[in-house]
Amino acid sequence: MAQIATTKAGRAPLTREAVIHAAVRLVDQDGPEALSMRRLAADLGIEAMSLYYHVPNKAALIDGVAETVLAEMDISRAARGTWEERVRGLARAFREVALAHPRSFPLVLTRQLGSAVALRPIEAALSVLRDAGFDRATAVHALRSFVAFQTGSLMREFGASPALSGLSPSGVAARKDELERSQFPMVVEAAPLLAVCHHEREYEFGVELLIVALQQLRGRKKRPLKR
Amino acid sequence: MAQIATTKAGRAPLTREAVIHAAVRLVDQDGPEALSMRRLAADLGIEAMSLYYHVPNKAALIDGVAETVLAEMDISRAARGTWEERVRGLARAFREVALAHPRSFPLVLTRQLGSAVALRPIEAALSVLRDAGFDRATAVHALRSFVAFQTGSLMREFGASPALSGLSPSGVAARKDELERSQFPMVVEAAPLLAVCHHEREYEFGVELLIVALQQLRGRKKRPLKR
DNA sequence: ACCTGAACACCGTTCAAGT
DNA sequence: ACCTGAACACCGTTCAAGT
Repeated sequence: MAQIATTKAGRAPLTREAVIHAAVRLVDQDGPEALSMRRLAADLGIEAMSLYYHVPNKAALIDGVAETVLAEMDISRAARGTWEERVRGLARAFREVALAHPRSFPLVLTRQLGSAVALRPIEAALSVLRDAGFDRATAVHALRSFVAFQTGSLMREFGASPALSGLSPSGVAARKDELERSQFPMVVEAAPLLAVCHHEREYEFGVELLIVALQQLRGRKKRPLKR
Repeated sequence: MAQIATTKAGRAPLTREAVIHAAVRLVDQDGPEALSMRRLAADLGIEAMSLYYHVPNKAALIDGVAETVLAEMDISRAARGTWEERVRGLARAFREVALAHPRSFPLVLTRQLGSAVALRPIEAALSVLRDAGFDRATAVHALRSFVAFQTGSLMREFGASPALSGLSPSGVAARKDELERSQFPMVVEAAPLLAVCHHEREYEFGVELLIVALQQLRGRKKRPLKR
């Protein structure tokens, strides 16, 4: 009878996709620092060296994880509505992938992805901005500003967190003693606000800031941003 | 004759500061991936285990590197001028530290720093925004948007580069074959622009966007950002 | 075609011990 | 007070070899 080829061990032979999906599961569960060739191989019931048959090295494996996660982004949310609504839709779609993969998402943010899966959201964003009436160059600059803002925001929220921000409650409110505080009156004044970070609200605040700025840009039509 | 105490090896005993400075030099020269306890010890002419007398573990060492680099930021550039000029001054001061330490700066961007050295630029930024007339909450939100944008921008420029952007010349212009391109007409149209990224200009473009948005916010005085 | 064993050159960290 | 040797439990990767 016709049957899928099996290995001596009695399981279907591995594919690149199966390897990468196992890696996504591993990182989603235990974080990026837990991803090692040896641990991943153990999860798959093979030896570490066998992975090199399916993947050239660890870097390529990580790129595969990042691409698999990013591929889940729901681009369709940028399809309808005013250009402002479409921009918000894209921004939220990006953050929702992050929420679905909080442990893996830092890999999306720190890898330079060149494949089609990375081009898809770029295509969507450029469509929105061009439809809004921005010229090619402005659309690209605006896109890069959005990407930078989103990258920084989601890094703060999900991973390798950026400096100068998201000071945890223990960070400012509790940990600093009074003497040190007196050196930073503004920080002391804002301490209760700095101590908590409502990530979704901060994200949406920033997105609205950028949208307001683009509305201004559009108003001034041909005139460039003042230096 | 009075003399500084020396070790059997004939050098002055190490301090935490000397260890961290050596680490900064190491990372500035060979990048963060080259920083290992064993390599750093070798640079210092001691054994790896001796480092643990001065520093509790590698994470603390890296935090020390990040803080040392960030401490170089020239806050004084936010002291004079209109609030817009002061915001630009701070943004440039931050990027200039990055330019001075291109290999080390990703560590500043990916570590959560809680010490006074991290509070100094926050204090400066809050001063500018409060002087500009923003209330406490708005100042904190605006600061977080700026930090997110700067983090993402400088990650793209100097390190672990974010997805969806900075597609290198080889990334879009050259590497994609024609067939794949036709799936992404906007990307094809903008390919020459996507292929190059003038980091300083992109950074300043984004800073101006955020400033324009804040000017709008100030104009609408008491009215909140529309959702 | 797919997988493995042995080996190489690394890691961070602990701990008891040296001076 | 400051440093070390030996050891433990890991890494990624190569390469010749197995089925």
